[in-house]
Amino acid sequence: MVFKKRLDYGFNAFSVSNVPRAPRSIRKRDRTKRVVEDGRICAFELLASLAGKLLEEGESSASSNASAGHDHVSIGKDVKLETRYDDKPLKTECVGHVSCDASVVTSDWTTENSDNSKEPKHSENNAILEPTLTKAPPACSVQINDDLKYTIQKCNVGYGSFPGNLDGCSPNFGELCDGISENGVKREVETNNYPTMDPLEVSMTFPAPINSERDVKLPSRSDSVLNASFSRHRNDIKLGSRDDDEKFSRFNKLSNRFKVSRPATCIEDRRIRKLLTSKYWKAAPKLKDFEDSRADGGIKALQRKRKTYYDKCQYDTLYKRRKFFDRSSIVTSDGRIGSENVSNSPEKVTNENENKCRLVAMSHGACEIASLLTGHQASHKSDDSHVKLSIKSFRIPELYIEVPETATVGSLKRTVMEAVTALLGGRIRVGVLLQGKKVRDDSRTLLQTGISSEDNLDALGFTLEPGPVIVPPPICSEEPLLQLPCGSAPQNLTRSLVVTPALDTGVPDATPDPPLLTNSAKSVDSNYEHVSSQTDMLTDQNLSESRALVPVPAMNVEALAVVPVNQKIRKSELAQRRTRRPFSVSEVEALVQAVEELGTGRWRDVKLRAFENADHRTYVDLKDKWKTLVHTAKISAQQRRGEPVPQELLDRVMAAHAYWSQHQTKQQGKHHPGTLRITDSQADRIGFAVAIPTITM
DNA sequence: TTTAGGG
DNA sequence: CCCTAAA
Repeated sequence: MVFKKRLDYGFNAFSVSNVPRAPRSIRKRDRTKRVVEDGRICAFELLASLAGKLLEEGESSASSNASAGHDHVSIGKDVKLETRYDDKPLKTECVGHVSCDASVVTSDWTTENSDNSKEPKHSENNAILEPTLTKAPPACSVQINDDLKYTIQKCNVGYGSFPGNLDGCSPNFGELCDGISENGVKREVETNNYPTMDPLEVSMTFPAPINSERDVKLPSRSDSVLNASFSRHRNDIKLGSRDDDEKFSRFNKLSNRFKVSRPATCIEDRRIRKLLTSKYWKAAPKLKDFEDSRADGGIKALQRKRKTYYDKCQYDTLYKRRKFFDRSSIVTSDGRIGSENVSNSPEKVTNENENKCRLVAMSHGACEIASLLTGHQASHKSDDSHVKLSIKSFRIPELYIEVPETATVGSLKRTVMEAVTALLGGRIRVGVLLQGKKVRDDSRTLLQTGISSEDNLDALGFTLEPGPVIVPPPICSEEPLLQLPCGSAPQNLTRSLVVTPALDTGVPDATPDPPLLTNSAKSVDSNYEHVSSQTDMLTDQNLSESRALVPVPAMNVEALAVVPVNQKIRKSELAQRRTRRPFSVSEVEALVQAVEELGTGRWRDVKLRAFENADHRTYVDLKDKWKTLVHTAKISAQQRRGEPVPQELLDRVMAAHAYWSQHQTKQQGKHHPGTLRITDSQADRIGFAVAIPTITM
């Protein structure tokens, strides 16, 4: 009786917030549009500035400024790329940077699916196509027409002050190679390049000897927009220390206010997520690749939304990665001329260069490249029936690079790097050479082929050659900064190298065995199951550990070596869980306070009121936290985990919960916020707290 | 975009 | 925390 009375009193005392809920309509909207416009405007501005810069630089050599950007520019102008595949020369020559870029950049390219006979089911899912080789140049032109505009934008955005280049990515390379810079500007550049990648791949044509292909349709609009906005956003971002989420958040707030990129990204993200989780997955494994690539954007969006410091980093990494694989003006010729020396290029690629590349790759988490390029070739047979191989180096396709005589060595290196990157980032397959002969029969066992023989192992070689599958740009793993260089490698490897069996028909008799790109001594014929599981493990590990800021244990080489063709690999990648951030007591206090005032149905307002500066706490988070608090308050202290929440707060939680669950949270708007104070420590044992209003206005 | 809930 | 159906 008494209690009840008091309770009632208390409840009544809860005041409904006097803060009227703002009409959602005016809360936050028009961001999306604004964003888009922003991006465009920005792009144009950049373009304009670029043009101006170009003019200025017209006469003076770009030498004075050693910035990669400049170098890049110069190279871009003169680089001629030529691609040849065996007897079929395919070649692309960029005459006009802009135009060329356009062709390359287009992300919208749509190719009609021509022959995907191998995988009928795909046809059903035409909506999402996987990027594949473009058989004919025509596609390019089409795209160009359609997307020239976009391309330009991208160029602007991406390159900022860099005058149009054939390959938008080059600039980055320089930086990458130098390896160190982490500053926002560089990152920005790198990231920006990402969009061009797909197109490039498309434009780069490897007369794929192979069969099944999928045509891809890449939605580019969103990409471009996304990209643009993103890059723009990036301008405002500075990298901070990982732990400074809060600071970071605040910092970002400024830019966030404008929500430049959020809309697009959010949408994208959502869309992607949906795709990812949708049945398409299962229906069309292939799609995954595609989706993954798309996911990049989505993830970005996602992260952006989260606005956490390192989320941004992730973005950066993502873009970087893309950049990495972005190619542009470089063409590779058939596949396999010693990589050690790029014979046709003006200069040889030196070991130094390789090392540099490796460093770069490592620093950016693109270990795969390094792996591919380095390593020994030594191999030996193990005691058991497994053949263990240690690959020291891969031969890579011939690269034909043309650079002006005035180009600097550094620019040359970058160019080469790009070429290599493009190659690696593109569709490549691994070829096996035994005693100089290419082993084409994938169905043969190592034993049958003689690879198991010690004698032959010495004569065993691997090559990288243009493969039939277009590789979606790898999504970079999160927390690049903290992550160990190789942390993301697994993902990349899997992503970039994933080849579905069906597609993996580059070799005459394709077999279930997917081509493996390995940098390790892993036995060549690993079985699928193993592969997939490994991959999954790796992926997960990567995700979780990196998130936790725990250095990803160097994946053992073996693990990395495996290139799974599995489909379930990605799930984890898509939804990168946010790092767990337990609510502190003070946060709980703030939450309780806000809920007491606002009720339990206005989480957005709660967020605004008590966590506006905590970008990592979304209203959904707050709602969830409240849910758990209520639960926590109901269970015994012994059952509670984590940082103990003061009983006083739990009492308030219970009181507020009881009050608001009894009152429609909805009837807000009239009351004043009051301060509730739980004074009764006896009551809580009984299961409810007594709330005594101390202040009622 | 928010809210409300289930997982 | 994530994911989503609803609103």
